[in-house]
Amino acid sequence: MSTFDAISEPLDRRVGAALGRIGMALRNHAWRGAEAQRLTPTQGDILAFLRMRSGPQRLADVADGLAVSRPTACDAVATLVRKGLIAKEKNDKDRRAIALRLTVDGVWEADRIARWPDFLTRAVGALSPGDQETVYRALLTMISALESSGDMAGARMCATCCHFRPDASDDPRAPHRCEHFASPLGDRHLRLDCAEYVPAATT
Amino acid sequence: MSTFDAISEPLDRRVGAALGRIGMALRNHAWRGAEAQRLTPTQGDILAFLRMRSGPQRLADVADGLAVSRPTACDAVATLVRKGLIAKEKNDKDRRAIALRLTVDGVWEADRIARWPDFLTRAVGALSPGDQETVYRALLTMISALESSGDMAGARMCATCCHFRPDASDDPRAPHRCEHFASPLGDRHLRLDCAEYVPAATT
DNA sequence: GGTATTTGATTAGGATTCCTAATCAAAACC
DNA sequence: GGTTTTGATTAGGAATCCTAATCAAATACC
Repeated sequence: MSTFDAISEPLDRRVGAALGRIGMALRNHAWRGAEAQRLTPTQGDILAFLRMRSGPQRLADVADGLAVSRPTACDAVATLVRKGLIAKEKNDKDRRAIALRLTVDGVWEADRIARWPDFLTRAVGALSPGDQETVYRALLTMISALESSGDMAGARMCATCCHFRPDASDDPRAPHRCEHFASPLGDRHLRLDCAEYVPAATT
Repeated sequence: MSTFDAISEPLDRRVGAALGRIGMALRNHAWRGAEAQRLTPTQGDILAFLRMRSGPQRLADVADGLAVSRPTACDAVATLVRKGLIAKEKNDKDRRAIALRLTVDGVWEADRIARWPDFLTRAVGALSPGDQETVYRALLTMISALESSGDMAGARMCATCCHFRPDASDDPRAPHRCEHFASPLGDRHLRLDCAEYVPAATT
């Protein structure tokens, strides 16, 4: 027992503060790179989002995925269309809706900026592999909690996917199982945003 | 060994993505609360920053602490002055500089918004105490790495404080020591932004 | 001392981000 | 058919963010 147990802020609060600090660095870094990248943070996020999803997306999907309002997404999309990185198609079953798709240039740009936040990857590299795994699992747990509390939307995680079978494998290093890939998987393989995601029935 | 070891993105990258996702939720949450709080995210950050530091701060300190440009800090500060939450005093030794200080109302507001991001604290609460400690230590390590790589500034962490003596205590639960508080402390007590911070000589 | 450079803060200018509220058209409902 | 809901956009405005230029005070230099 140390003096600090009495005078410290609660640990959960300090973890939150540390996360906030890293978020600040991320947002700022994105702005600093905006000129070099010719893409502002939100625009980059949209490209990354479309790159991750396989098929064309509606505007509402993008807005929800980035957790911004529809109008905000709308004009960032308009800018990207003007830059020729996104195409707006109108061929859904619903003629009100639009279908957003990356152009060839857009795919190229999305892949380029995916390599951009290496500064953070390097910082993560300062952790031991074991810590990385613990942190990863913890972050997924937190994201899951944020999703159930309604503070985050659009994650396509194993935890809520119909293909996922927790603890269905004998391999101690990969105790779960994904039916889609027909393979065992471990905590370190759990996905945050899987292209093959299909939501499980929410009984 | 699972199929996923071959097809997964590297773990460090995915940790980065997960952190980005949480940062996104944080920024967004701050905007959502802006109307109710009467404070935009940057304004709230400035109040929190001034609350944390003991004495009056210059504009450049604020800008660096928030990792934004001087002009950005300048007009957010101007807005806060207009709202009566900050006072601009001019009594430094340097008459070019300003001394920013919270007003009584500002202190009250700062304390109020400090309780605001409870949604994140709750998500952290979904982790076991042991995981919280591991995550906390890992985040501090990452922030330290970001600081040495020049991607973040202004942290006042134990690691670089002249009062800090790593592994100088016999208590296994609190193996380090802080000379300022004359007390042993453990990893879970390490501070991200300590009011008593004094940078160690950087020999 | 007197000029020249540096430094702290601000202003100027402009693009982007972000919100809510109001619109408009297509779809769905009754 | 008529009403309501829904997807996207427009309108309007405040805040965030940048770089470049400006101004005044402090410092450096001769």
